[in-house]
Amino acid sequence: MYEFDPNIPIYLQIVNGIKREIVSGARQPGDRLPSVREQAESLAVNPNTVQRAYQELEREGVCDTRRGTGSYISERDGLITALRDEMARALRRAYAEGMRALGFTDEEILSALRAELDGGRAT
Amino acid sequence: MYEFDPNIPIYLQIVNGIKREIVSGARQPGDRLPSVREQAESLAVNPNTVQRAYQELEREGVCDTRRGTGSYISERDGLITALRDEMARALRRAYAEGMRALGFTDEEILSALRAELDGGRAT
Amino acid sequence: MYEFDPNIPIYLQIVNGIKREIVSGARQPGDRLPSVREQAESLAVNPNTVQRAYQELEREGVCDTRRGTGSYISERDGLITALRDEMARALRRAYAEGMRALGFTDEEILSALRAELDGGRAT
Amino acid sequence: MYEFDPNIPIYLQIVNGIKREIVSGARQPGDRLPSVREQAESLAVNPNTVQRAYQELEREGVCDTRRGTGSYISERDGLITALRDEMARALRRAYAEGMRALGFTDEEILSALRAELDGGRAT
DNA sequence: GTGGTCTAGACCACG
DNA sequence: GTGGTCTAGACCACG
Repeated sequence: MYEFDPNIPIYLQIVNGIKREIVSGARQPGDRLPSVREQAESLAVNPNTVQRAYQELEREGVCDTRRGTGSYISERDGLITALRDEMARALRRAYAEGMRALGFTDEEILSALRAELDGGRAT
Repeated sequence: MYEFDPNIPIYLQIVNGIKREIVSGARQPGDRLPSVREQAESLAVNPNTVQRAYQELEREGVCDTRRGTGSYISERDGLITALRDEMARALRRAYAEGMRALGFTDEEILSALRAELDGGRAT
Repeated sequence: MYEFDPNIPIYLQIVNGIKREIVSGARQPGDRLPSVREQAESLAVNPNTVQRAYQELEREGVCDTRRGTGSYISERDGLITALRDEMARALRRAYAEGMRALGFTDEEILSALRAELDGGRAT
Repeated sequence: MYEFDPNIPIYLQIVNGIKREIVSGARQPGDRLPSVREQAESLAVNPNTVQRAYQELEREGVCDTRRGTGSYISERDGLITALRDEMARALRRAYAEGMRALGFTDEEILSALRAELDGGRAT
């Protein structure tokens, strides 16, 4: 089951989860998203919260909602690339800037990451 | 001036900012934090919000609050190291896991970071 | 193709469209309306929506529906005049009252309309 | 008391009502709107409906919402003029185009309006 | 006290 | 069955 961070609006966590699924290929352009009610049940949240997430996805041009039919992942050109770049860039900058703000050198920032990637074992 | 992310409680953003300052050496064990009012003014937030941040720092053992005197950064052993490790680890994992969830390979995760660190100039 | 305002029930927009066609003479008393299915196809809406529009037209005495035969524009006396007056009056009042509520003077309300009518070319 | 048209979302009717009040001068740039709760009570609608209206006003740049403080009418340049033009134009076009679609001539469209403006008495 | 988010659930237009 | 709107009301961060 999904775990939500209590300090971030759930609807935004749903938005980001769906974007991630699109980028990773788990969902594809043209695919229909689960109905508001299904999604709400599977995430154990209120339908209104899912609806708000879907509205946000529509506002950002990631999905199209057709009344009575459901929400569909947009088939516009470059959607996946745009999402991937935007999300990767945000992650990368959060890491780089966060580490620099802590006083780490670029070399330390890289080597810490290398260790993390190698040793998924070493939590 | 500070910019706060509207989607994360401000008091938590203040907590993290102070932790960062401790790790980077901008604030040192034994230092007195700005008074609630000063801090509130310089961050342009409500004093209650700062107070809540200071309470959280105290709860986590990062600061000690002495009535009528102010809040002081704890002088307990290993504070800085613990904070640094905890924060670096969180940043690192957010990046590594976030990128993997997007479907990037470890090699891509590393090389994207390298490019980011090199080209800090290029936004 | 028709564009529907998403903030007004589609069946009402269909009702008004047919009334307009009757007033303008595009449809005449005694004429058979397109079948529910034809109309639905040509408007790209669901047959149930068209049916609801036809029911509303019947309820208002604008059409008669005969099972297995179709819907026909009523031949009762004064239909066209009544529709025309009712619709023109609603349009006129919406304009006059709307403009007055915005603080325009009667003279401004008239002159703005004159400019609109003259410059239909200039959007 | 306000009457809402059941065929148009209430939150949009609230949005338009506030825009009208701004254009007519009943509300001025910098003014604080009633709180969500006050407004909800005075309009006899649910606070969520008012909140949605305020969010829409914010999205359109008509208001600024400051958490814990309230919503304020934007002081950006040209707001009133822009709103007035936009609303007047929409009203004008609805009338002109609606009448033309009914088959009225421009002269009839004008004279009907003149009669309406003169004779508030003749409903 | 104020707005932001969320839950719970109703009713409706539409497919 | 599906999304859109709305009500009723809770809880929280913030002022």
